[in-house]
Amino acid sequence: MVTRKEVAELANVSEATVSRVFNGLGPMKPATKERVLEAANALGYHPNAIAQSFARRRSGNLGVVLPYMPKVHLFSTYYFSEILSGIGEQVREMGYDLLLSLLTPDDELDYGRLYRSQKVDACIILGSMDTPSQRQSLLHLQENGHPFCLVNQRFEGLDFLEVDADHVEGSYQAVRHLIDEGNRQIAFLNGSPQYSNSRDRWLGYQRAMLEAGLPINSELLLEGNYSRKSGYEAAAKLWEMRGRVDAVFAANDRMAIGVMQGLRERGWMAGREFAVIGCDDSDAAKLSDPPLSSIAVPFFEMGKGASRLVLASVGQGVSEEGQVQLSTQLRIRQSSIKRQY
Amino acid sequence: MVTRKEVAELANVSEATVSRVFNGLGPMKPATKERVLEAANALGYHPNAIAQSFARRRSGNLGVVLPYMPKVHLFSTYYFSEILSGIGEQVREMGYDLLLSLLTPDDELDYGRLYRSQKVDACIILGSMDTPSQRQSLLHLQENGHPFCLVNQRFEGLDFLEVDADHVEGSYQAVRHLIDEGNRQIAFLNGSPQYSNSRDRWLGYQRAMLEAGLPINSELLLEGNYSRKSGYEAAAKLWEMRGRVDAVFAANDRMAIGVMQGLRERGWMAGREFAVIGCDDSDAAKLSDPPLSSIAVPFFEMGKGASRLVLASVGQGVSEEGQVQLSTQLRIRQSSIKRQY
DNA sequence: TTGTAAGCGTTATCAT
DNA sequence: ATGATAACGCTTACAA
Repeated sequence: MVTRKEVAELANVSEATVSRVFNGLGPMKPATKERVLEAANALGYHPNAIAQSFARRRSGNLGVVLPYMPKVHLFSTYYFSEILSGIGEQVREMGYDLLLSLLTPDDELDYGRLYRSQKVDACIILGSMDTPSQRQSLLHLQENGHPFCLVNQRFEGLDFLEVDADHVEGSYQAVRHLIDEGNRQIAFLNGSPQYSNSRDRWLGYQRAMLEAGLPINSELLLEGNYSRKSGYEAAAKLWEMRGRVDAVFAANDRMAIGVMQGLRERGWMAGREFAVIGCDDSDAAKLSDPPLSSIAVPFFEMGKGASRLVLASVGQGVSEEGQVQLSTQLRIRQSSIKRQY
Repeated sequence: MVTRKEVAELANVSEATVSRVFNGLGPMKPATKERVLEAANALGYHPNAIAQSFARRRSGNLGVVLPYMPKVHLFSTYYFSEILSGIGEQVREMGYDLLLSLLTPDDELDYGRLYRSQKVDACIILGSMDTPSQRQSLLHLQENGHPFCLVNQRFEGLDFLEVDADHVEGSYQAVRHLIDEGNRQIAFLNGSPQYSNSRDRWLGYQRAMLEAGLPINSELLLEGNYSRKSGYEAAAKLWEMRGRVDAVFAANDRMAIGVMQGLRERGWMAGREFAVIGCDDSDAAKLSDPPLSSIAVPFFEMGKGASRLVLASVGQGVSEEGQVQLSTQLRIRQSSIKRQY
């Protein structure tokens, strides 16, 4: 390995000068700089990032914490994929590297490992839920001065860095759209209320229904776990209620597709006997038959924003507001438009 | 930050002894160990990973290099997602961390950055193509002693670490299945021949056709870029050839779904007027309508295998054969079974 | 069984 | 504008 020392010797300068050249510091005679650069080039010198981290007491790594999800190959979901891509783009612009951390059930409580080992300067935490134990863990991080940012999750009453989407408005628009299309009995297949976005969607649903003078019927409220299977199972319940339900709003696309598949097996087709709209506007929405209407959530941008935010808090880049909310968008396709066939 | 020094003082031992305790080295009086552990605990000591890397001259990081793909949000594909999950699982078992590197067009040539900066001990390179310039880059890495492993790509004539799937056999089985179902004129929508798996599939296709005494008709060979759109476009060509084609084998699921969508718009339904089979057995295969027959490729296991292989080459774990090939599996669903409706 | 001390390749501070 | 040098927190001979 070529070290600074060798470069210094070849260039006939001190090691400190070599450092200054590579860090662009201090005033410097152009000729000296030139000599150093030439020497470095001749020797094939590249600064050792580990040594730099060691001396700077900064790793230059941004941690990305991914939740433990049993039986799910984590990255296989549009959600995480998009966010991760966004993080990647931002991070590289800021000269940081990405350190991935896949949680196991054991270290659920122990978000701190990466920080304590100093492998990361800050983290982005994905897929966190609002449970007492997670609140506790995050509070600990905050108390210990470990900077982090949450994506797509808010913790009411706590002051964390958060990048979220406007799920209330998105949900409102989805339900509003279904109502505009002439539906009155609108089922809502939501996710766990431990996700703030589920609670937000529920608010949006209520707002749209009430605004249209429609009743909130608790029979029409179902809960799934974001899997296609849970949507498929919900279809069975919806089928039981046929005659008392004419549309479904699902909290993600996979469940919406599961619903469509389940009802199709019983002869009901989305866009004909009933209307369906999902959330995320994932690839699957375009792949499904009929194409699925959906609420587009800017996951990619959310990943970028979270990176910017949390790195700013560590002194990189310009600082911003601690809580960010991006807007969603309604994408109408065939599944929510009832046509005559 | 609590350092080893403080622990040593509190435990009344030398710093070296503290290190030995934490690295489980050398013989040691249990009482001493006990005292050190207690002191560490009392102070909340955790070894500094950066300092360890620095002293060991090993980062403890495995780099994952992802290709540059314009206009594609990289992780949004089943392919990369699965492999990455597999890598993650293996890496954590071996106490390594994962450093992600998203290539830009500029550093296409410069695979070496991560190594030179010493941020990683080895890399897994995903999505590489067999072009002269990439061969060159990889050869350079090898010459410079930078360990790496390729996934799902072979470079004939070169001796790299590679974990691949048996695409010849997978393709053979797919086409064989189509033939068994009574199809004779089988179109093949392949990917770029710069991917070894495309060449492999082509071999499997030929083998199945020849074995069944069927002609290889070059008109039936199409090339796409793995996007749904390219499948959709291929559908137009296939439609032109109607009467001279009764089945399609596509090199991935997304293209297969694009084909189904394109032909459905013209009134042809997969599993009725024609048969379709894809590759990857991604989620989309189950989400599509009709469900898509596909060749399952063990991407997750391939990621695990590549991690094991390349870390072994760096002296972690037990070493293995340099070239690994895992088997694929035929998954028959409705799209390839023509039924009477 | 434990201590001593020489690295490791930088950064950053203080001189000059 | 440049050089000397003390950290930085650990690993790892070597000594005792």
